[in-house]
Amino acid sequence: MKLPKGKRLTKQRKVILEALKGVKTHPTADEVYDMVRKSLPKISLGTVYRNLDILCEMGLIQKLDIAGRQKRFDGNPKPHCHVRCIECGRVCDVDYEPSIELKSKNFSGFKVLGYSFDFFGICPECQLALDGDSDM
Amino acid sequence: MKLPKGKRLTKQRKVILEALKGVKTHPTADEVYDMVRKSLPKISLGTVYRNLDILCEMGLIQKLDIAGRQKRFDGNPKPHCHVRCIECGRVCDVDYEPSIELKSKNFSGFKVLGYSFDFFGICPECQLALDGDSDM
DNA sequence: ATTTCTGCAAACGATTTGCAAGTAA
DNA sequence: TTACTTGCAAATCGTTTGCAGAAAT
Repeated sequence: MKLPKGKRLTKQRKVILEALKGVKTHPTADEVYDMVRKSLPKISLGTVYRNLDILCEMGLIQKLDIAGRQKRFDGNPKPHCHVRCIECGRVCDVDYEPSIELKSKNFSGFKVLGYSFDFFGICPECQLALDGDSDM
Repeated sequence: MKLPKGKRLTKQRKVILEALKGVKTHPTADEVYDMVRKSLPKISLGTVYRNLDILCEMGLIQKLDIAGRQKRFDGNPKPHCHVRCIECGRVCDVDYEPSIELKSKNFSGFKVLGYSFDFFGICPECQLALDGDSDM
């Protein structure tokens, strides 16, 4: 792994990156904290936040700009679409590639750098839970 | 204006709605607070937050699920695309209608209810400011 | 009259930060 | 050996909430 100048490869940083790469979910910072505490019980939540930001700057992971109070992190830094459960907040990858035709659109003078296209709905688990509720 | 049962039309609620309808920007709660304090100097920020949520429930406005620390509010409740400036956070409407073909896509078992499609980039003002910086 | 609503202030949850001690390079 | 990092705790930021008085129905 090549590091930017002045950045060090600490045990904490390595464990956080491996935890995120080893999972297909899109955990929040405190979920990452719980994951890495198994191997680094003394790590602090502040360190997790700091390293998640640094790994984003390094382009190894991404912070998702998706609804919900807590930010979520994705071990895959390549832009792609997600679905978010409006009940539990769970985020999953989606096999969908939007076809964007930007010609002759009014962008109010903005220099457009990219886009985010995300779906929302109810995840399988919450569908079951909601169905169960309506039976009672 | 028809109100849901148990909801009252207070002066504060009316002024907040008119402020948001009368503007093409997408202000944050505290920007709305500043706007309405001109006519209601004693209004509290808590009241602004409460009424913005209620106006959302009533379907008269919408809360934008767009990046940035603060939520933004839109006097137009109809779903539509936005551009967001990554420098200053400003949000503008975009004349763009995505063509979504959802057939045979993998949504991980989610019941999909909708989507949000937003662009990001640099607004005209921040382009000028950044150009100015690079000249110095 | 009865409920909803308001202003105020305190509480809250997520994230950031200052600092002294620890550690990678 | 020196600059970056850590753990800890306090601070900050945006938003929510409890409550007693005020206002809409």
